[in-house]
Order: sequence, then C-alpha cells, then structure tokens
Amino acid sequence: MKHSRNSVTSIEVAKVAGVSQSSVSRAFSHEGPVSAKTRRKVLDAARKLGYQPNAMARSLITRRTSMVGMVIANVHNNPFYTEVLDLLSRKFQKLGQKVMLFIVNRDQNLDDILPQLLEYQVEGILVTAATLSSTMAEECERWGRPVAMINRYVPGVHASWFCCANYEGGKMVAKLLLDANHQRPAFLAGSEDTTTSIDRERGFMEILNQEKVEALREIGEYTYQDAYDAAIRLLDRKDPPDAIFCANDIMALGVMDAAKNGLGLKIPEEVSIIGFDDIPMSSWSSYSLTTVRQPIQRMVDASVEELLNRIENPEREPLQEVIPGELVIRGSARMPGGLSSGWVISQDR
Amino acid sequence: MKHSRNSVTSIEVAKVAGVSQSSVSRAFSHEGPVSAKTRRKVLDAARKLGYQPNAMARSLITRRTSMVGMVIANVHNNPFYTEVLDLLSRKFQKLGQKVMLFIVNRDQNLDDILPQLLEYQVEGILVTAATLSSTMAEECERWGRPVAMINRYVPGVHASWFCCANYEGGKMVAKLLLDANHQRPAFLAGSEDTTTSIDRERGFMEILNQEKVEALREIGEYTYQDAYDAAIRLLDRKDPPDAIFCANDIMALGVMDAAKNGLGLKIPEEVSIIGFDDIPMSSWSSYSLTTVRQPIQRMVDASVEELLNRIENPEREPLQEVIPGELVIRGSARMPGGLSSGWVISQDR
DNA sequence: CGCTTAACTGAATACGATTGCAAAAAAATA
DNA sequence: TATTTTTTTGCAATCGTATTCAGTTAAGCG
Repeated sequence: MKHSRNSVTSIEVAKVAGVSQSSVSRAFSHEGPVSAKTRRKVLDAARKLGYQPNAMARSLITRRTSMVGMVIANVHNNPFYTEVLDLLSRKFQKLGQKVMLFIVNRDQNLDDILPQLLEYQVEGILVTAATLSSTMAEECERWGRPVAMINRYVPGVHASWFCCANYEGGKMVAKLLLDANHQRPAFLAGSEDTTTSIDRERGFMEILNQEKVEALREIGEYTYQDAYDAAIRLLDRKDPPDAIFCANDIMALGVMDAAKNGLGLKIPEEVSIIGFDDIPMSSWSSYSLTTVRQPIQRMVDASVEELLNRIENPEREPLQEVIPGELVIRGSARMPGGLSSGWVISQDR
Repeated sequence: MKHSRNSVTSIEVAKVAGVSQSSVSRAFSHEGPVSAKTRRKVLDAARKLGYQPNAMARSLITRRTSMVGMVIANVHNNPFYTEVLDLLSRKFQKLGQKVMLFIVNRDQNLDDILPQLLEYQVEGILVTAATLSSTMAEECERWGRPVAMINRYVPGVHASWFCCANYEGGKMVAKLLLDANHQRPAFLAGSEDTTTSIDRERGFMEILNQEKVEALREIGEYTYQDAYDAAIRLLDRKDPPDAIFCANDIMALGVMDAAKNGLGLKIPEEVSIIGFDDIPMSSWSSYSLTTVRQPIQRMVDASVEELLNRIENPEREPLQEVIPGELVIRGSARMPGGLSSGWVISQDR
C-alpha cells in the first residue's frame, strides 16, 4: 500500500481514536490535561496510522521552531573546524534543537544566506569561522534572533562571541621561542582578513618588539599547500628564519613537510615550528607539533548555552568571552633549558 | 527600536503597500500574475518593514519545504566524510535546498532521529556512512520521503544508493601487491559491521585465495590510534607481514607512523602499506600513501541529483550504482617492475 | 469608439496544528 | 443523594501564507 505524501493529520487520528482533534494535540504535547485513557487511545491510533505531528503547523502557532541556524566556514581545509562542527551539532541535538546547516567559504558574503535562515524561522544563529557583517548581525538581533560566534567577533556589535585568547597565545609562543634562544623568528600568516590570524600575529609581534627582535613574515591561505610553498620561500632565503610560528596547525604541518622532506632540514635542530589549534594530526608521531591548543569544548559549550539562553531570554545582554588556550609542548620546537617535551602549559590571563 | 519576534506579516505589508494580502503573496512567489506596478509597491513596502515570507506558513499550504535531511557519521575521525559533508552541503545549497543536519555515531541507532526528520517535513533524506535499518528506510519511502545513501546499502531495500566499488578496489590492491611479489599480506579491518570494510576485504581475499596466498588479519576501529596499535601488534610478530592493506586511509596513516616511527621500519622496502579513500593527508610528503581514490565528487553529485529527482518524481524507481575508484600509486607500496610512483590507474569493472 | 479577450486584483478558504473558553464528566465533599 | 469542585473534553479561533474564483481593469482590435 502506497501512502501519498504524509497525509495523516491529527484529525484522522482523532476520528480513529474516537476523540476530538484537540485531544490528539494534547496527547502529543507532553503537558496538556488529558486523561490516561484518552492518551492511550490517541497514541494507539497514531501508531496504527503512522501519525507524526507536523512541525511546520505547530511552529506556526507556537512561534517556536526549535531550529537554529549554523553557519560555518573552513570545514574542508581545517580539521579544527570539522571538530567544532561535530561538537556543535551533537550538542544542539542533545538539547533538542534542530540544526539548519550552511557551509560557506571564509570570504563568502553571508548576506545571501541570512534571509534564508530568517525565512525558515530559526530561533538563533551560530556562526563559526565566518564573518558576519555588523549590519547583518544587528539586523538579526533586532528581529529577536540572537547571534553567537565562535572565533570571530565584530567590534561593537550586539552579539555573543567566544574566542580563543589568540593574542595571548601569540605572546606565549613568542616567549617560548625567545626563551629557547631563537634569533630569527618568522610568522606565517593565514588569510589577511581574519581576526584569528591578525590577533595571533599581534601578540607574537608584541613580545618580539619588546625584545627588539625582528621577524620575517609570509602569507599562506590557511591551507597545507600554500603553507608548504611559503615555507620553501622562507627557508630558501640566504638569511632563513630559525623558527616559524604558523597561524594554524594545518599550515604548520605543511611547513614541517617543506622543511623536513622538501629541504632536508632537521626539526627542531635547524628550525623550530609552532602551530595553533592542536588538531589531531599534530600529535601524530610524524609531526609531534608544538602548538597552542584551543579550548574547543569550552568554546562550543559556552556558545551553545549562551545562544539558547538568549533565545529564552531575549532581553539578556549578549555575553562575550575570551577563553585562554594552552601551550602544548611537543617535539617541533627547540626548548628552553629545563623544559622538555610532553608538557601542557596553561595560559594565564 | 526593538521589534518583537518577527511580527511583520504579509498583511501588514499589504496595508502599507495599499494592496491585498494576495498581491503581496503573488509579488513574492516569482510566478503569479502581478503587474509591475503593484510588485514594486509591495517590494518597497516589504523592504521598508523588513518583511520576509514565513517558510513555515508557506510550506504548510504548498506542502513543500525545500528541506532535506542529512545524516552523517564518522565526520570527526575520517576526513573523507568531512569532505563528503562539505560537498553535499554546498551542492544542496546551490540547488536551493535547506539542509537539516544530524551527525551521529557509526553505530548509533537512527530510529530516534528519523521521526524528527519526518516531523519537520524534510522532503528527502541523505544518509552517509551510517546505516539505516531496512524497516526504517522502507517506512520513509512508504511515506513518500525518498532515501539516498552514500557508501552504505541495505540489501533489498527500496532506496537509492551510491557506493564506491569497494569489492573491486580490494581486488586491485591485492593484484598490485601480488604483482610486486609480496609474500605475506595482511588486512587491517575497520569496524566489523560496515559494508565498506567487509567488501574491501572480500575483494582483497578473493584474489589472494585464487593465488593461494594466506593473509594475516587485524582489526582497528577506523581510527588512527587503533590502527597504530594494531600495526604494532601485527609487525611485532615473529612472522610479520610484508604488506598491509588498510580499510581506509586514516588507518593507513596510523600504520605508517607505527611502522616508521614506532618500529623504525622502512616503507616500502620493509613493508608496503596501502589505504583506501585518498584523503588530503595521503598526498602529504610525510606519507605519500598509495591508495584507492573514492570517486567522491561523482558519488555526491549522483546522490543529490537522484534524491531531488525522486522528490520530484515519487513514482520513479530508486537508482543504485557502484562507481569505480582509481588506484593512486604513490610511494608507500613496493611496485611491480615497470610501474613507478605517480600513476593513477582507473579501475575497470 | 464599442466589444472581445486577456491580465490583474481581492475576498474567501485551506493547510495542520495549539490553546482559551465554556460545557460536560468525574471526583470530592457534605 | 445532592452539591461543589476539579478534571477532561470539544468547539472555535488563530498562526501566515498560497490559491481558487469571481469580479474588475486594461489591452487589443476592427
């Protein structure tokens, strides 16, 4: 027997169960006043007919959809954001929220997809590794759709955000390199327009400038291959750096491969390499990358909870937080005397 | 000025524009008969008020949601499925479909989340790397919700699926190893209950059995670390294998690290290693993994198009296809004379 | 300029649920 | 048992849009 597109409505269930349509509704909404007897009759009939309440109809009248929008960039070229996506999705699921997903390019204009999210009445929007124009963010908030961002912020905008302490992370790395007596550090930037790369570099340079140490600079586009190429350029100079701090781990891995396999350099004896994120590959024995670990779980938990909280309490002021990362000492960077591999150093703020 | 939750309706727009609500509706649905003049009036008023049509209300009456459900497993521990997720999501987006996302564990029972998808009236369901019970799949199809799967199939079930030619891929690998004179191959299985691992192993063993070659066998759980440990067990025997075929790339990378860094073996001189998937890391210079490339783009394109096609034409019979992969020859496996690294060998079927 | 035909518009209804309210039934109390 | 109180129940209105149908306006034409 072939059913047409889900045509079973609460009315038919009501008929079969011998009750009114309202009772069917009440039997399904776990709160309403229904006698145990009618509830059973309803549920039986529903099961027999294969009835499912229609969420569209329900949300039309309740004005709640239990849907959130999730916008994320960089999923395919940065495993860090894969993990964020995974954790976010599971957390929303666990809390009973449906997720409407949009994967975008880092530089893609979100202004095209926001209308879609609003059209579908998502109750809040979680943006990760993509940048929302401030007018758009304000627009959402003004219509009572809270926005929370991970690792991205728009100055002065009325929205929640949670970032790793990128600036402080950069500082930690610079200190580590200086303590281990590096003379000629370099910074390998990711895309020029992301606050993560910018802030990490700012912190890094802050310390170097304090100590009057000059730094080389190159740019990759947040990809393994770009970083590989940039590393070759850097290390092939007549005055190559003795340490490279990369804007993220995936770039650092590219740099390591360029140094090790491309140019035959010894890591960390001839060049130290440090990343940022602590993606799974960084701990693989071929790399053993010293890096700054992002507090991924805390960022995810905080942003989801904040978003749902603001959905329930629209008048609440958005929360913004900078969460410290921790330095994970592995084998890819020369150590100051006294410090050896295997340490995790939490960042003080 | 603070708006309450998106309260702008087509009626208010109609009032401001000085037309009827029907005209507002027609101005927004790109087809209805409206004069240019009223359309402009409506759009102006709509912009001024910040009006967005409410997709819930619309789909209630049109019985179309333009939403599809996407269920995917293994996203966090297998970059291959990250890429699938990325491509799928973008493709749906490009075709105007909204994606409701569920990330699950490989072994998780989908029976809990299907009702949610149906409740939200998704028009079709795309399942990747997760297994739908056949009764559930039938249930969806019966209610006019087509199901398409990637890399998973349920025998005899009325649903679409698109798989890489896993069986043939396993055969190709076995042939390659035998041609290069390996005497003692091993298979490192992923989870026992996934058809991908099973089929790859079946093809592999088929050829070995033909040639009366025995094979060792170990199990990992589709993760780098599990594979690493399994490789140590395998290679630490007194009669270690001279080649290991892994159920997927991420495991192969773990095996390579175990062999190279853990046990100091030379690859491919002392042991050949072959994977399956061709994830980005496989081409990194630290690994240079010989592997079978899955036709990811074709699998994604085919499954999305098939799903949308079946949504439009519910009476169409589901399509099922096995798409050949190609052997990517890199440096991690000893070659037969005459074949050298850098080849891509397409699979004949 | 009349008349036929086509293009447009608005009123009314439907989609499938939730929910306030009043009536009915059941339970509690006298 | 009669009466009050409480719990259930059904009716009807509502959410925001699409769409049919009948009526109106504009266009086409001789």
